[in-house]
Amino acid sequence: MSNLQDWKGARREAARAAIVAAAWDAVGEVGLSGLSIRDLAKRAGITTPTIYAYFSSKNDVYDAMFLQAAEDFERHMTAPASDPAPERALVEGARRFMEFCRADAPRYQLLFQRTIPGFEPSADAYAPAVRALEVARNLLASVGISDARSLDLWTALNTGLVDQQIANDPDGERWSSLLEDAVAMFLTHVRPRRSTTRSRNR
Amino acid sequence: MSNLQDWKGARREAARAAIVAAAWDAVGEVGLSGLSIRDLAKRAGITTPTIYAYFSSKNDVYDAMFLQAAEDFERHMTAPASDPAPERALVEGARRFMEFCRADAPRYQLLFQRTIPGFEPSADAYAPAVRALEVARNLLASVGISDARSLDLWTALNTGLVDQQIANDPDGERWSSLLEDAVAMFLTHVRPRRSTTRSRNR
DNA sequence: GTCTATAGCTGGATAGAC
DNA sequence: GTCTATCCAGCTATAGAC
Repeated sequence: MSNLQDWKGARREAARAAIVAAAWDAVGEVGLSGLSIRDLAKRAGITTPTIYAYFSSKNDVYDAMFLQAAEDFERHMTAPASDPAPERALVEGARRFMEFCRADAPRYQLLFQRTIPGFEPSADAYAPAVRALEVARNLLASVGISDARSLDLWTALNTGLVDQQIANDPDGERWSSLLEDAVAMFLTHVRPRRSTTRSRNR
Repeated sequence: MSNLQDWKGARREAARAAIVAAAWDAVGEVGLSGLSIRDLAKRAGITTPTIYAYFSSKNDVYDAMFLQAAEDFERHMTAPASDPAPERALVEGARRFMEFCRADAPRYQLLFQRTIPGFEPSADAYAPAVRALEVARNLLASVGISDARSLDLWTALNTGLVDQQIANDPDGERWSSLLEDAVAMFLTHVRPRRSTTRSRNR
């Protein structure tokens, strides 16, 4: 019996995933806030009421998109670093963030800019994004930075570079090429000096 | 005759301004992309067709809002600095940018985030914003920074702080309190060392 | 210029047959 | 679960009287 329920649940999840995939197609063309249920149904090859068999509302569709985006984000950011040296891993983390955001502008808008009136992601959908921020915290800790202000400065620096890149030079490298330089600037500023006494920052 | 035309033109501009003012009221409540001509007319105390006596389309209303916002931005950023010391003026410029953006979230969204599908500001509306960027360029030049990469890093740092502040702590000071620190970080990193020979950077 | 009235459409969401 | 058919609200924009 459990098998049957699993099977039905999997079918349902597959159908939901197909609709969400069509939704990403749609927002890629008409913009994030231009998503409409009718158009979505057409793209998914079904009819309007069928959408409501899988989602309770349009915002529920947005929420499923948010969840998927947040899971992708977590996966993207938690992949093992290619270089074990902490400083290089930090640069790689910043670059990964840039690349993830640039790869899909509507996804970036949904995840990081709050721009759809009336939509707030559910706690479940939000959770993976929170876990991904933990990655940044750990990366910074590995280079000796653990205070909250420095973490905030780090996120500001990263989102600023991404924001300018996407808004003003979506197909170039004008800001992404500054990334290495920006990380160096950040590290020089916030990293505790190599202390003479071993007990510092303990 | 010219007097009559001026008078009529002024009347027309006043009527347009009143509609734009009502539009700012509206977007403050329903969100930038939630603006509707009907609601706007109601708020302005007129009827729908009258809107079209002053604006050719909904995007034309957005364009007038953009122009006004860009003019306000230019005024806000070009006001004389309270402290003539270049470093202090730079910090003040950054703080002005933060305060201007925080003061009105929909205005920030319209001016700096491109989030309304199908709307692009006209060149006329955009011009004041470009002139305001010149202020940043001049401020940086006054502390000896004139390369394009540093200017880009400066804008990224500023927008990043603002973005995080608005998105994640709209009523607090979590990122705006980092501003002074961030400027110090930036200056240490990009400012040419005080050279022993006077001819450097000449 | 401003109104009433409405065209013409598209939106989210649902009823009920199958 | 999926469909046809549809409700009803909202939208942008316009026609035409005054």
